Amino acid sequence: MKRIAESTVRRLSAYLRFLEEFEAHGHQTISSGELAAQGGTTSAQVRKDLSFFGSFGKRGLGYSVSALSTSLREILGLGRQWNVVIVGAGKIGAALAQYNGFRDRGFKVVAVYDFDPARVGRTLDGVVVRDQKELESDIAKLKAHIALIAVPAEAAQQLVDRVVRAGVKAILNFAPTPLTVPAGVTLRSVNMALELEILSYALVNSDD
Amino acid sequence: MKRIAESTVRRLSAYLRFLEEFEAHGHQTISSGELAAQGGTTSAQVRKDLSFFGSFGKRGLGYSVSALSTSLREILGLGRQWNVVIVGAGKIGAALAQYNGFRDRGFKVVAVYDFDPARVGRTLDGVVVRDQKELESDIAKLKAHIALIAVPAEAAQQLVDRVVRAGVKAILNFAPTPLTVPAGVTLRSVNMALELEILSYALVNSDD
DNA sequence: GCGCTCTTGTGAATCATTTCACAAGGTAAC
DNA sequence: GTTACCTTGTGAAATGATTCACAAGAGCGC
Ligand SMILES: NC(=O)c1ccc[n+]([C@@H]2O[C@H](COP(=O)([O-])OP(=O)(O)OC[C@H]3O[C@@H](n4cnc5c(N)ncnc54)[C@H](O)[C@@H]3O)[C@@H](O)[C@H]2O)c1
Ligand SMILES: NC(=O)c1ccc[n+]([C@@H]2O[C@H](COP(=O)([O-])OP(=O)(O)OC[C@H]3O[C@@H](n4cnc5c(N)ncnc54)[C@H](O)[C@@H]3O)[C@@H](O)[C@H]2O)c1
Repeated sequence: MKRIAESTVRRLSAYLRFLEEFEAHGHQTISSGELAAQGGTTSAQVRKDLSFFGSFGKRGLGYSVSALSTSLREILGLGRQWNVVIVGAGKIGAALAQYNGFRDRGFKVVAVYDFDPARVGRTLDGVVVRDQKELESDIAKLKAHIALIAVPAEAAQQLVDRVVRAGVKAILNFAPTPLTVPAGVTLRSVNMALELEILSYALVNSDD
Repeated sequence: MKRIAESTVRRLSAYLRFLEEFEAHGHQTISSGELAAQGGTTSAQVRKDLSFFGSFGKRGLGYSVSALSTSLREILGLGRQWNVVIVGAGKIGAALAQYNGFRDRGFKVVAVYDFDPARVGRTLDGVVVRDQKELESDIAKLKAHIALIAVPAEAAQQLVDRVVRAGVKAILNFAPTPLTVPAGVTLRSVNMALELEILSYALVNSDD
């Protein structure tokens, strides 16, 4: 299949969220226009996005909310549980470990790691913080699919290398530093300081 | 001036980070190629990005590390201190309040708000959690420029409306819900569950 | 079955971003 | 000053994403 743009995947994810809301409100069908209004996009964009994956609607009527939800979950790979490990049990790692928003969408935090003896052994929302020495053996045992990197920037690459060697194929990095992964592994980064800098740019250029 | 693409601003921000590292290593000049290698882009992209704002290099030689840093800081509006308020002193709000990565880059957390009496009055890294009732009066008093929204999704829009009414022109939202702001206000969102869903999509489509 | 209305699915057109390619300008050695 | 060598800055080309516009279906009432 043709490569799909990341912007399209983002929007599919957003559509799914709205569909779930619509379903909760008891609606049966929805048009591309209604879906678009919610997500701040256009009906043509919605239809184009979906058309990459097939044809899900009925002309004249729209989309079945439940059928389209199911299809989107399938496309996005959300019909299953993904096991997530968090590396770094500091401020952000702990917040992530206790975040319900992940579990609710099929991402289960199966382990949290740190190397600080003061943190190892503590429990975060039912998950015990383990020693990072056990990272490699655990990842195989726990069948972890995704790793969240929440350690200081200096340690990030080395821990990425370790989780990759242990077989993890998808990584979400929170350290503000560029990282490299081998082909076949997907790496995404959330860089909050960068987000603030974009806001800073917007503030000083709001006059044009 | 012509509108600049967000992707360009992101990269400028990344260039600045590398320049600072280069400066720390004692380098005086840098070429577009060296700058590109660090950021995973191309030399042509670097030069094009910079060309939107002027001409900063010397042909045959490259860019002065310190002069380009200064120019980029100017362009991005980082030559000054931005005052930040955090709304919501829960898990993620507290992590953000204690995050040094902001202060280091000129973003100063001047206040944190919550409505839970159990949290109001506590101190997070030197900043006292205040009652959200004082939001409007404080924002003017503290000259807050940027607000971080770290409350549950249901409360997010209402708090965005309040900080906007109080004069904030830039917002970074962490609640996983779409929000609207009036023209003239910049809103960005960090949606971690969405990032995981993009990873999920990558995992199930890694074979093409 | 027919006509009316509605909405999809999709090529084509437009708009945006990235990459190419090279003239112009600068350094440095001799 | 001249030559050899680099690297920038930038139009033009290529690629990528979004928007347009409309034919093709599908439901519904009569
Ligand atoms: N706190 C935030 O709100 C925030 C926001 C954005 C980004 N970040 C980034 O997230 C990362 C963590 O930030 P934080 O604020 O949670 O810091 P923190 O100091 O609270 O936590 C870091 C944790 O990583 C652990 N650690 C360090 N090296 C390790 C190793 N080699 N193996 C295992 N564990 C190790 C430390 O023991 C500590 O518990 C940093 O890169 C930071 O820049 C933090
Ligand atoms: N914890 C995470 O790692 C994480 C990650 C991504 C996104 N988020 C999002 O960030 C938001 C906060 O998450 P959290 O995990 O910190 O939750 P939390 O429950 O720990 O914190 C929410 C805080 O907001 C406060 N609050 C609620 N309504 C308020 C109001 N009207 N005025 C002022 N304060 C109010 C609560 O008292 C609480 O202290 C949520 O929208 C969540 O989806 C959290």
